[in-house]
Amino acid sequence: MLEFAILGILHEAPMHGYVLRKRLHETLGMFRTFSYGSLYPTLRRLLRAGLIVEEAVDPVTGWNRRAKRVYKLTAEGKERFAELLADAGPQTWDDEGFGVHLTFFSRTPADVRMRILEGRRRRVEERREGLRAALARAEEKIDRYTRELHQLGLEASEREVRWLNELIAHEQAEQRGKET
Amino acid sequence: MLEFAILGILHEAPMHGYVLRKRLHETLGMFRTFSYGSLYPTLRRLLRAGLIVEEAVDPVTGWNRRAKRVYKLTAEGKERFAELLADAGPQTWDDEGFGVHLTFFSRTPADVRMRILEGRRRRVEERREGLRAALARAEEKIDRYTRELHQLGLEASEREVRWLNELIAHEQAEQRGKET
DNA sequence: CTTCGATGTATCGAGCCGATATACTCGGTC
DNA sequence: GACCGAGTATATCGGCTCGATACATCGAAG
Repeated sequence: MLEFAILGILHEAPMHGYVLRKRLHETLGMFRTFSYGSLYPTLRRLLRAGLIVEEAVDPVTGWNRRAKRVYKLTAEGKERFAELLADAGPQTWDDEGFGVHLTFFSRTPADVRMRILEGRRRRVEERREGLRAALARAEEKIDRYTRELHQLGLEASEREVRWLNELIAHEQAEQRGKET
Repeated sequence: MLEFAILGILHEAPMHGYVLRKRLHETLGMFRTFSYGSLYPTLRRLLRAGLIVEEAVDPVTGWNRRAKRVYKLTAEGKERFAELLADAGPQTWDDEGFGVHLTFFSRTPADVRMRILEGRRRRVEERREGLRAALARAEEKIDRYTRELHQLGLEASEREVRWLNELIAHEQAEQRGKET
């Protein structure tokens, strides 16, 4: 997840970890936030894997022990990002994963976009059915608060399914447009 | 989170880890699920802390190395649960935490309920404003898909704020009813 | 009589978080 | 010219959680 996001953002330009985190926050902040406690370890993992390199490390001035590093995408990194873009696995169907992947949707191949949207729809439909079942099953027994929350969740699921249907229809129309 | 949920469920009856996980899933499944990979380590932590005890460990039959354990709440465990119930910190405002806490709302003191609902409202309002700002800021620049998702999220936030307002009003009415 | 699904306990590696520590730089202010 | 707060920047630590995996029993269906 974080690896995918880092690789995606670094396509813009090489940057400091700090700036990267800010861009991450600006771009994905509404779906997901990442802390430094995961960012820096992940950057080192990507370095080891050769997906990014350190460029223009500022010399250590005085007795400052921490050099300022600029991270830059490598060819392997771009390749890896393309692979991740083409992946429509289950991690792209949950709330956060879907949000993050959707952020890079304009760079995602049309067929993968479709598989992600359909996977997400299946996921949300399952949740919707689960909530319907829970509401039908209980009626009397369960807590008033829980029932209210289930009701709210059910409406949200129904709306999202409608939203997804529209998006999917739109994608299909676009596909047909290109074919002719 | 898991500690809170375990303690809450174990109020029903002592049970096996396996059964506990099932009850957890039935009760909270719509907001949050927990894997065995977190359940068993957490149970051992609670054992060490004296919040639960092993009761009626089935004898190891044959060359079965794994005994069946029944976990039971202790007085300290009940106390701890009461403490957690009375906590209205930020972890009760996010999606999952709110869902879990709401599950035990009928056992939560009225003033704590109110603080949780208000905290949650503040949280959702912040998200709503963030989404509004994002939609206003961009309009042209940002990705079509992101904009659509922001729009969906904005509507969901608005609905949830309304939902919370109704719940809060209801709680207040109930309070006034009891006072007189 | 075997296989399959449910019951049941458990570990491992890895990702991620929140809190915390450490420094430098630049603008303003007293 | 000393001081301070906010922003820039890197980094670690302990702890929680997940998904995958492994092991083992038991009843029922075939």
